[in-house]
Amino acid sequence: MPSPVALDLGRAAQLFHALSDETRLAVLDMLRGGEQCVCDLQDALGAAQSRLSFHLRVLKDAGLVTDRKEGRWSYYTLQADAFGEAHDVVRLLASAPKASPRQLTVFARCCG
Amino acid sequence: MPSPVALDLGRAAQLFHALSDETRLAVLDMLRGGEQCVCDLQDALGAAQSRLSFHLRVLKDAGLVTDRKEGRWSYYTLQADAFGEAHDVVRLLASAPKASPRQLTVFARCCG
DNA sequence: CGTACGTATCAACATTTCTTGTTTGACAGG
DNA sequence: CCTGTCAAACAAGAAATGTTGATACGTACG
Repeated sequence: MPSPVALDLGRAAQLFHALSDETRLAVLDMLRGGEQCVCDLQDALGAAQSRLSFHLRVLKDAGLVTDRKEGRWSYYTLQADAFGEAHDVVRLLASAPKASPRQLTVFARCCG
Repeated sequence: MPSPVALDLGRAAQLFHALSDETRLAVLDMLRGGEQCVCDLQDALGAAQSRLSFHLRVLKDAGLVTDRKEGRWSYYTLQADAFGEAHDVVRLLASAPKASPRQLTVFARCCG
């Protein structure tokens, strides 16, 4: 049984937050093609340097990418593990009920 | 080939944004147990009515839940389709490169 | 060395998102 | 009817997030 039984809300929120911005998603999409340096991303996305840097940091903090320095360039790469986590969370939420909570809602009074 | 080839950034951002908040994740987690009325969620999560209502709307706008009225109660349910979408996006991003973009980065000059 | 480049970081501002309290509308029961 | 309850919507403020321009730091190259 690979996927976690319980949900780490904080971690999940961090992951999804990192994924919740169009610029960042565009970056990730570009990185699918393999490692890229910041300047290429900058060109391709038409984003100001400082803006891109900001978003790259969010992605890195969430563990969705890693960076590597070479000379004066930084290269960023997708980090598959984090996508695995995100994947698991989505599947967990979508999946079968946990401990049956109240199946009796149909005729029961709703509250209190 | 089931999953989409291209990425709708706007839609993906909306989905992940809805998933990026602990309160909303907690709500979704509760709904795994089946349909729940707002008042039960309120009790269980200790969230003020108006706050919960706000988050439920975000989830609904993103298509992650649907609601149903019965008498004066509202019941919310998970909407599996949206989780499928989220799942696909994650898998797409994590998956094999799209059209090979520049495999030649290793010895090529980085930019320009 | 000194200068130019690539990138991260900072500070200030703009924008968005979240919270709290209040109001409103619909329905149910006395 | 009148009153109470459930829940959405609104309004105002608080907090977080994103943007922009400036600065700083390391590295390459003349």
